[in-house]
Amino acid sequence: MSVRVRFAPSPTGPLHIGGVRTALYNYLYAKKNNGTFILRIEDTDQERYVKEAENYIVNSLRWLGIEPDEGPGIVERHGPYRQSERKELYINNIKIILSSEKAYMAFDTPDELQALRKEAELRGETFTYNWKNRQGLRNSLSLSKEACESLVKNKTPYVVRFKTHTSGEEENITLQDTVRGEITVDKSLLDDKILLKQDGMPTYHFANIVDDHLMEITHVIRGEEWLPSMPLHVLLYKAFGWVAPVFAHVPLILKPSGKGKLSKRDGDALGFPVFPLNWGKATLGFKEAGYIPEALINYLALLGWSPGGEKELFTMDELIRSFSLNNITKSGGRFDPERCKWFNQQYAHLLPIPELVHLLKEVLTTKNLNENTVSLEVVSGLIRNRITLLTDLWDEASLFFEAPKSYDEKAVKKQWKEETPLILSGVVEVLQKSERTSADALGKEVKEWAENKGVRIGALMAPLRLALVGSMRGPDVFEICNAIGKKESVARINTALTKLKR
RNA sequence: GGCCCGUUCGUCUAUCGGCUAGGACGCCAGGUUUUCAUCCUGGUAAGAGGGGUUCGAUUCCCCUACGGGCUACCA
Repeated sequence: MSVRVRFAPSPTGPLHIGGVRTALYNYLYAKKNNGTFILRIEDTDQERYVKEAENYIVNSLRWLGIEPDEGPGIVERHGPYRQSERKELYINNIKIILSSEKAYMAFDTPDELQALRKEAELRGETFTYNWKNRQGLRNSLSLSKEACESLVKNKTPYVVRFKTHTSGEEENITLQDTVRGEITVDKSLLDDKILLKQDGMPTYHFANIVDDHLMEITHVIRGEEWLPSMPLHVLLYKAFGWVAPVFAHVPLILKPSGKGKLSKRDGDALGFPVFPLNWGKATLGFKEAGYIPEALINYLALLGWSPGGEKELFTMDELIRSFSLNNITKSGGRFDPERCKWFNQQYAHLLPIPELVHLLKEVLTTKNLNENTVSLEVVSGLIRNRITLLTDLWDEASLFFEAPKSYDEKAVKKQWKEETPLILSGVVEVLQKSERTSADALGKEVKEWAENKGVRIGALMAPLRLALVGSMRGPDVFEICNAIGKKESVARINTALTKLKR
């Protein structure tokens, strides 16, 4: 049987980084096994539904290179892929499970249940709707058949609940999880979960198992937050006589520091993104923050999974090749923005020059600086190893396109000496006469001149950089001279000479 | 509170009974770059605690502590 996995987010907002990783693991597992990766939209909650969320999810996955093989508007072999469009399927199956008496109708109102919960709480207990008390509540088990029928006829709202446990049955059930091994749970402690809500929509649990079955899902790879509902799901499969898929619960992504799982607030507070793409104006995405999708994927893959060995950098293909459910970590991992950035830096340094040229062109357009004679290829080559985030591009490249607007005061104080103007004037002369077209040759020429004149090279380099860049940073000075051209170099030095008179 | 899951350097992780506990991020030091960054070299730093089992436990079992998740007509 071929592997079929699914990523099933709820469109309630932007896709969280934890969701991204779950999607990634599903994708990797599918590709590794020549299987199918399915996107299913779990929109059964009308209250929390957010219209733009589905699009956001699709766009995010596309940006990251996690393309579904099946999904809404993609390939719809087992469609529809939105749960809101599958109502009929759920109703049919509700009828089946109701007639098999493994589920029942319950007429208790939310208010009534709320009151019972409060009451229990006062006694220091927890109210659980289950085998112990369902005979005393208002449902098709406790009420007579006639009473039930008349309630239904009168359009009394009801929910359908699952008969999780019945006295006399074996209490312990053991579950198999690929990540965690065997888990034993006392099912008499569980509650009779609602399968169908008053509004006629299924709950997550019910829709989930019906869809996974109908879509022939073989492996359920999902977040650890679902581990507690695994017994319910397994019991539901059993109630229908369906074969349950293999389960793998992956650990959660935790805050960089402090308690709990990673949230949007952590990103805001510490200044890093938590979502792939911008969400509205207020929420920064990894893309817009200058991250490279392959880098994010690489980082995320290794947060909660490890192929062993000492390799850190993996392409998607390499991840696919080495992926296995068996070496997913058991414990939750903290999101480490520094490490994430490091991955991005590694990928940035590997960017092909034409791609950098392209990015550079885009920035130049926004700055209205398209008209210039500087070679973008040369600039790209010079700044590539200086970039961590793509947003650093302009910080590194601007000096090639814009003359310094100001000069680093501290550096001027330290480097701009009395003899500096004389030295730089000499350099200007050398530059003007020079026929050299390589940075190396130019550098050699200037240095030779300095030596002949008895000028210390140390007294030359720093002021020259200051004059050209405005601060003590950036690529090799002669590379800069060469890239911006003779004319511009001379102009910048002369500007500095007039502005920095002392 | 109840139920479930987890616990190796500050962080992400390797180890599947033999360990001088390996790698990566970070941090520190040195080198290259007459700048800054990159890069290179080195250093720092760990199996929660207590009981077992065993010739030997980071590895297996139990208890405790701590962390996480769930406990909705949300997913």
